[in-house]
Amino acid sequence: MLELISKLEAIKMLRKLKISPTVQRIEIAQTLLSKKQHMSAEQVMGVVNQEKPKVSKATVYNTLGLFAEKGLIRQLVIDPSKVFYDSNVSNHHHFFNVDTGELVDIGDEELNINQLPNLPEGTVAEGVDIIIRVKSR
Amino acid sequence: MLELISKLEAIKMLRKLKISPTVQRIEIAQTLLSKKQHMSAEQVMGVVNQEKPKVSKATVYNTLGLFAEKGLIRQLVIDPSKVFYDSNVSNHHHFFNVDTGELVDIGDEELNINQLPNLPEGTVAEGVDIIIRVKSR
DNA sequence: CTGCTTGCAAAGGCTTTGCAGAACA
DNA sequence: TGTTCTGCAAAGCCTTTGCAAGCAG
Repeated sequence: MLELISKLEAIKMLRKLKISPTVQRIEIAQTLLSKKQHMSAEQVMGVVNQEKPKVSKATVYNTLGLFAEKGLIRQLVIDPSKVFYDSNVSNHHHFFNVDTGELVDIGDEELNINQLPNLPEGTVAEGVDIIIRVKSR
Repeated sequence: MLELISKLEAIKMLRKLKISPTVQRIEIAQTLLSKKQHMSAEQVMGVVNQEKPKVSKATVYNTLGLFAEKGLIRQLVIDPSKVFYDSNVSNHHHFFNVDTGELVDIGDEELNINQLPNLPEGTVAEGVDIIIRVKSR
């Protein structure tokens, strides 16, 4: 069984980002933020409502979108229909196994873009997404 | 007006990858491969059928998928609903301006991952996708 | 000829939205 | 009591598919 963070911890994290902590948001936060992991909206849906219906599909989508927008989680786009939400928002990148669909973190020490290329005129960096696609040997 | 590659050049490129050169595929190849560029399926659709209907939507999608699969072009996934096809298949990465939706190449000399991190056990690298999100200042 | 390709429209998967009721401050 | 959220179902968007007709080799 997964060790969840407490309700109070979840509430604290939400408040810190000025997200009002409703029952549903707390549920989702507890599920997703309990450890560093990547989950799809569908997976969140499944886990949250495992025992009994707690959060509707619309709310799961809207909440994940809200969390990502507020910077509580990070959205990872692997493929048009493979979107994951990463509870680890620190600077890191990913391996994606195209055969298994597995998503694995690349350690910050292992791959770190410390010198960005020259950005296009009149722009500032917002984020660097690196996905290394691998396949099973 | 865009300078297109000739029909014969297009056919040669298709044959090289064992893609049988039908009228529609030649149209799309001429449109997309005439220069290094990024186009969405919708854009390809628009350009190809600018004057008169030449290729159906289904065929545009299927053909782009085929080309990508054969390695004639490269699929770039920016966002769940922002897929582009890149006529430049050489090793390079991209800036994506989240404000303008603009996609710009990063020169190979500017950003080159020459040392991959240690791959997960039992996997081999398939591709490295780097997208640096920027916003207008 | 025989299989591959196309186009149309319908189906699909995932996500967002409109809106009424519920919860919150 | 006014505002914010939720849930449901419907709508939306992009893409794929089924199938009959049309081509390529």
